[in-house]
Amino acid sequence: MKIEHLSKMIVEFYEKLSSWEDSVVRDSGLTTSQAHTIGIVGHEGAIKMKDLAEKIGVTTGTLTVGIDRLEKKKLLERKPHETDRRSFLIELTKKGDTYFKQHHNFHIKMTQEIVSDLTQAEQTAFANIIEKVLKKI
Amino acid sequence: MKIEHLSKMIVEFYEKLSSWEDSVVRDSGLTTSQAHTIGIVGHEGAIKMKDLAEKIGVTTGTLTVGIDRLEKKKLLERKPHETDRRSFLIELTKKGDTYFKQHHNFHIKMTQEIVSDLTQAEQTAFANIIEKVLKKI
DNA sequence: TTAATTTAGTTTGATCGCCAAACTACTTGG
DNA sequence: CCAAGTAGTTTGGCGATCAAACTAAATTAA
Repeated sequence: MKIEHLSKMIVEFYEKLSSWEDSVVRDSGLTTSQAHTIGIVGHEGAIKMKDLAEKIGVTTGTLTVGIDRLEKKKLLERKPHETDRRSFLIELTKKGDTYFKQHHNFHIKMTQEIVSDLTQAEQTAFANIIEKVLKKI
Repeated sequence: MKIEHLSKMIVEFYEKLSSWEDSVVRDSGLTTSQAHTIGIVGHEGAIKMKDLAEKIGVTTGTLTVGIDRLEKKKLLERKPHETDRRSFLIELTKKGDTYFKQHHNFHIKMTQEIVSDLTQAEQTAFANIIEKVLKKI
């Protein structure tokens, strides 16, 4: 197995997914950053600003303005933290949850598209290999 | 094969690559957008603004300012087009080419890391499956 | 050939994403 | 109770991006 070839495949695959995701997100009226935030909150459920910023990989300053915008769009909201008055819990609104579910559906559709030419055996092998890779990295 | 599971694997794999690439690029002192531009010019060789903008997926207006910045950093340069005086060819400088080669090396290293726990047979299967997928999408 | 149209690239004004650093309000540990 | 630490906000600055208006050059049509 030539590593160069495998590298090329992975990079091309990555770039294809990237432009796919980008165009779908843009069409939905959000930025990729906003969709990413919705995605994390959707997966995690109620989450503190601090933890969310860490998950996304931005500073809390950056997150503050990002959450401001998403709140203005009624996609999520700040809820006061029960025991720590400095803190907020970020939660999806109904609208945000709908967006999240739609985007999840898109991923399923995309996956179906991706594997549609693979045999059942290849699909299983693909999943198993990626799973193994993910454990490593 | 449950498509949900495969979708989850692909998404997680994508996100892992994404944050990996991002952190490496940031450490190098460029933005991801700049690194992407360098990558394309490195692969394509001399290329017109118009075509480059299309490849990247931005407007020519966006590209103009992006190329201004990369030119200021001495990573690439505008060369006059031989036959069309409206047009420019964008080319990497020596410094830009060095960056490009380093980044290519990073991809190789990353790939080695990714597949390091896979058997030879799995590595080959992985490459073949992605190749098949890429032909489809 | 001249005039009209199209094309390549630039400029401008606006919004968003991002960081670092200063700041406010609250919590915690001594 | 007070000093130190923590959660989140604000601000100033830069980069990415778009749409739309603009310039200069090439192409097409008359």
